Amino acid sequence: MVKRLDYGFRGFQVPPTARRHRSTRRRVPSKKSAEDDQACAFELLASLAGELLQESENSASSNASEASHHPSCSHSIVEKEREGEVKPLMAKGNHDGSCAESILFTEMESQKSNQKCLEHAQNDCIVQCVSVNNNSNSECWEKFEAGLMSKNCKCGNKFVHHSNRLVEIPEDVRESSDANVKNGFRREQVVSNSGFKGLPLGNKFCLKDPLELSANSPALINPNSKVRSPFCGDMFLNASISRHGNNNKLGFRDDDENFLRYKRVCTKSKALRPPQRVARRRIKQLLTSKRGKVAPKLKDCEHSRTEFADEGVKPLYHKRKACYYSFERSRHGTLFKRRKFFGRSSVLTSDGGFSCDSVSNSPDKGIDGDSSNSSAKLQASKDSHLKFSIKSFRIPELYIEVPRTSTVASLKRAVKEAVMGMLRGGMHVGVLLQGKKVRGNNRTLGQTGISREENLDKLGFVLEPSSLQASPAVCVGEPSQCKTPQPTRSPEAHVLDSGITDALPDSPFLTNASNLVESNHESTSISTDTIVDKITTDARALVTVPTRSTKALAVVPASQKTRHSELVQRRTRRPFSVSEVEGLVEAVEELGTGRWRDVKLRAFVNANHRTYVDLKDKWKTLVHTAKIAPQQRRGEPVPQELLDRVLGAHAYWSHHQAKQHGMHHQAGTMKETMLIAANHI
DNA sequence: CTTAGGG
DNA sequence: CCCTAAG
Repeated sequence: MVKRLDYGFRGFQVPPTARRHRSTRRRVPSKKSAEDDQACAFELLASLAGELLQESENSASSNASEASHHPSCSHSIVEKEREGEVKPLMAKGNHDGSCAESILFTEMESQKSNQKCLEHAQNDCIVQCVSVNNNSNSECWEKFEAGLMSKNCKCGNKFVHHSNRLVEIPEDVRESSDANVKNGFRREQVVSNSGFKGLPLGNKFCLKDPLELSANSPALINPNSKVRSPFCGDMFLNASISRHGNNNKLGFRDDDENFLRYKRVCTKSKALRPPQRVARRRIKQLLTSKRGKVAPKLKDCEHSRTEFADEGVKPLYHKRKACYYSFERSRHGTLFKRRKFFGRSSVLTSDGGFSCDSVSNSPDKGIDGDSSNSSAKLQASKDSHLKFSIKSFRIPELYIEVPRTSTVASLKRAVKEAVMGMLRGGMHVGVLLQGKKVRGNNRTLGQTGISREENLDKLGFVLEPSSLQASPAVCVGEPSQCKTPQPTRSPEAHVLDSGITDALPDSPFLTNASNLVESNHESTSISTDTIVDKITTDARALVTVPTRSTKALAVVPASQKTRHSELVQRRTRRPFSVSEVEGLVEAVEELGTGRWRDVKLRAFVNANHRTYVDLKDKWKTLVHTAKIAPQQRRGEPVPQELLDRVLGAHAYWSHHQAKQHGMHHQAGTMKETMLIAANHI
């Protein structure tokens, strides 16, 4: 059920915002000049990323010399700018709140304040953030624009932009060798819809599987990040995800200060172009349309998410009266489907809702006895990161009712269904500190006290069903005992299904807590740390299911007799009885094989569990059955006589499709024809 | 929603 | 039975 989530928001088509004129952009009033610098640095970096993409494209077509001279790069960049195709994003004025920016911004916070220049190194995708004396940002920028930077920049921190990752490269790692590839990069044309894997930016570098990278890196979860939510997601997000250390590094780095190495790739494959374009566009979009405040808050991200989520959302589809809904495959590749359950177990939450007090996170070491629902352990590392180890969540209380005669399997299923149903309903994650709920999603962990040493062991997370109506009721026993479920969905469910839910600003999943979890999730991939690994495992499950399922959750009031929860299980199999077959055959003989709805109406009006699709399918199998040797048939044997009729009707209607229209009500037509045919024989 | 087909 | 593209 829980599949890996791919945060590949293909719908990220954020309309780019018009950039301010550079002159305007330049004077971005900022409270802190330092921040300004950072912002600038960030933007430079970002813009470079875009430039690089563009540049690489150019290089591809023009055998630009890749060697020792940077000029080519700078030049191209400059040119681009001139053409207006690509403009430096640098002075993009106020950061009005884009996730991307915020992320980077944050990332850059501790960066050396003097990163003044960004260098586009040769033809590899490396951007160097150089610390140059006392140049001001503007100066640097100007240099940059003038294409003069490259040479002046002493190597500082390099940022390799690959796909959606920005990797920091240590100063001492200037050039790469193939040998370095194994250390984290590999050339690849990325892709995957997964945000994690990287957007199809097609740049030249690609971080290896995050897991590989994390081999030596204790993944640190940075709870401070407000922009970690995958929903904000895109390249920058990923970059931040991989952040380690002091919260001011952009990219991956292992603990030992052994930065990831990179491989320089000069070859520009044409094949990479399209992705590059995409990448560029995304970069631009992110940078231009997602401006946020300097210190964007979660909300911003949420909104951003909204924008993103819009696209690609397909209208829901109601299946016939019946009983199940199908959900489109999510962009994440995870398919969630719901069906009406005709099962036999009944699951209800105690009060029609779910208790909210029950989640627990188990700390990798014990928990404090204080918070009953806290088994989360938080530990502060030397740096500013906080690690959250959430081993498990206790699900809210559920009531499951099954007949004594139920099998163990059915009980298991009932439990599973209850749980799944609950999850599908969507979950809110609450953060508890000493048993008390932490309010204020936009507050930092520091502000809430969560990061305080003395509170590290008093932290807990709770899962709260997002909907009171979410309690699923599973009816165990004969379907007839259960009211026929109504295929109706609440508006909410609909929204959820559409996938827009994720984007809802108020979505419970967008709480800080949620993000924390997400963070864990993301961190997972870059960590091999056992603890973290576990965390992630749990976190992932929690995040994944709820997130996706949010959409899937049909809000089903347990107390309402008319509704049943939809389960993920397939409908229970209900072999057609001979009499049903007979009725079907008869109806088909009369109506033909293209009017299943009519067939149902005629012969299965009261059989709510038989949809016209079922009838159609049954007919299909009947035809098949009739054609095969009796020994090969399985299940309850169907009288040969019926099978013969099936064959006859099948043959007849196969040749009279054209006539079906006008013969609908001419009962006997087929029979007569068959009779005639029979007589001939 | 229905059909028609493939899975 | 499920899932879906088409209509």
